[in-house]
Amino acid sequence: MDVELADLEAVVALAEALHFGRAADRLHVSQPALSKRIRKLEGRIGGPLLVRRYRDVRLTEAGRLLAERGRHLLRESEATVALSQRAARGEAGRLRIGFGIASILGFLPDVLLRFRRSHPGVQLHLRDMSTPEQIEALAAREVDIGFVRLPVADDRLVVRPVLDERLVLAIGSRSPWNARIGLRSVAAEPFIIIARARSASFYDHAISVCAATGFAPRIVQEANELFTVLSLVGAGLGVSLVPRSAALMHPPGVRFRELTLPQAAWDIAVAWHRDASTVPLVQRFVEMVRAARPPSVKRRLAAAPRTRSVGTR
Amino acid sequence: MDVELADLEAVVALAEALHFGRAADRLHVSQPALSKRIRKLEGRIGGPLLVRRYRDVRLTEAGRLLAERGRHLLRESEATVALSQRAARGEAGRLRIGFGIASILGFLPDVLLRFRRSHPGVQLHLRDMSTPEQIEALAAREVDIGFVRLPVADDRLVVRPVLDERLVLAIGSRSPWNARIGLRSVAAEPFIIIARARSASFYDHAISVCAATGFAPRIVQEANELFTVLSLVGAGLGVSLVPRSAALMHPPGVRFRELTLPQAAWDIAVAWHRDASTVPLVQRFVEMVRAARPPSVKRRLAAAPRTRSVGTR
DNA sequence: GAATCTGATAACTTCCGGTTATGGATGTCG
DNA sequence: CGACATCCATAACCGGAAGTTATCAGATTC
Repeated sequence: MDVELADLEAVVALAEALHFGRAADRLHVSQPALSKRIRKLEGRIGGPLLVRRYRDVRLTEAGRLLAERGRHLLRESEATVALSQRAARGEAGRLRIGFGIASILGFLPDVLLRFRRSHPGVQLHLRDMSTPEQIEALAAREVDIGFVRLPVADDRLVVRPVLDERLVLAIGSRSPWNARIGLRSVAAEPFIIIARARSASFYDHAISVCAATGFAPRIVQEANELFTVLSLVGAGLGVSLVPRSAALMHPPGVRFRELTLPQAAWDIAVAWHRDASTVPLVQRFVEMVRAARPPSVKRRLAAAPRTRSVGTR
Repeated sequence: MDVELADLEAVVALAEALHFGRAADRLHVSQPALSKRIRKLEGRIGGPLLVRRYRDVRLTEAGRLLAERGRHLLRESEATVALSQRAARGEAGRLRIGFGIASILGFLPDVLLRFRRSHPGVQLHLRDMSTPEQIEALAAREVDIGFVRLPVADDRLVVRPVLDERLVLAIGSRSPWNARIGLRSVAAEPFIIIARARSASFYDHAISVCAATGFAPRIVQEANELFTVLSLVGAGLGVSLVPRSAALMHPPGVRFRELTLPQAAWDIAVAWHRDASTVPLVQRFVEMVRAARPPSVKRRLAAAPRTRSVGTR
């Protein structure tokens, strides 16, 4: 039907001026140009948009409706273009972020908060996914950024380590405690663990760390949230293996103990699609993640109040 | 900024095909034309809308947003044009109708119902106004159609009589009743009347009819609705003067009596602005009013069940 | 390296939408 | 009542935006 925004602008200007000469001025065209445009538009609409009489131009119903809704359409289209322009500058748009159980506890919330502040026009979509799921989703461009567990070998992706996460032992503070206590010494204790359905890779990793130490844990309880696991440990129901940054939650009645075992490593990296390296939003987000890379978690733990003294009783 | 609907169409087509050649086909233009259009548009947006690689065209965030909201805008604009076209054919739009207390009772509801059925796209705006208010509003084009009391002398308007309404006497059925009873014989009765605030012209008219008969009514009660007036009459609280078509409501316990007095006339006409004679909606509505002009109210009353026998006790 | 796919570029053309000049209908005013 | 003013329509003309066809160039496949 070939009605263009310029036509709507013409009708709107005319609806406001009700005068071809003045409306034409406002549109920065000559009066005959406006007349011709309107006449052509009237042909497409199939009837007059205005009745012209000497010193008395007024809208018909067709013209009134076109002007009324045209005004709205013009505003909308202008806003759309502006939005697209902001997106081109990396100030608007959508950023889909995958993350796993370990990254959520650490610095991610902080980074998200700061990114949202500095990019208020950007929608952040967060999806809780395992590392293999993230790799697939990144490759398929279903997410833009991932927080994956190393090692990752996929040459479609760019991967940059950001956090030296590890598994640590969590023990209730009523348990016997001394500097020498290790994973082997709690082999016989009841074991609490995150549910496998919640994070298969974490679950399997914890089991394999036990296996490397030479025992199979006696699992008495699974929980869907890390916070629940820690509460159960704090209540003295058993021991657990958790990501080191869980200590940042300062769960009452829980002590943490580093594992020397190399298998306890759980290094986190930020990853994105190779082709997305020039996408402004991805660049900006990754910059922010790497700039915000926290001081080593070990140091942060040392600076935190000692959890040991915060018993439940 | 000069982004046109054709540009949005191009982006939308490209977003769906993700292939310049096929998208160009869909738009019925050659591939270079589409490429040029997009390149130009990218200049206005200030960044790429698509990344082109061999056999792999995909949208950027700017492009995705433009296509997504563009789709919506295109639908809207198409609907707007369609609406305007229907308005040009008299199938859509707005019709503002003024009416007074007398016309609302008669055939107006019926006409409105039928008009709404035959013109489902037309919004009817009804405004309750006195005849002088209607004349002003019609002249100022604040309403499109009026139902006014004759005579009207205003050469800006076209006026066509549609209804020979009159005032009739309403008496409670318990009152003494015989064929000879007239307005003069109830001069001493308590008088109920529509509130002057509700319809000054009707009130004044009723008073002047009494004056012409040679008495001033002893008003004991005013009411804002005709229905209330009739209920009070039916309950035996007094007599009243009402428009003849009020009898069509068949209020219980009320009898009606024609007045021979010429001053009791209250002729209703449909009126519109002289310049609006060619407006499709006005034409159609007036046609329908005049075609639907009811058989004389007198005859309709005769056909109705006798109200006399429907007493309250 | 030949063939194919696909978007970009170049050269040319068409015609839409602009311009200026003027006409003609309808008021106003001396 | 005739001269003048207002204001939209029409006519004639013009330039450039956007289309066309032909061709190029990079990527990939075999």
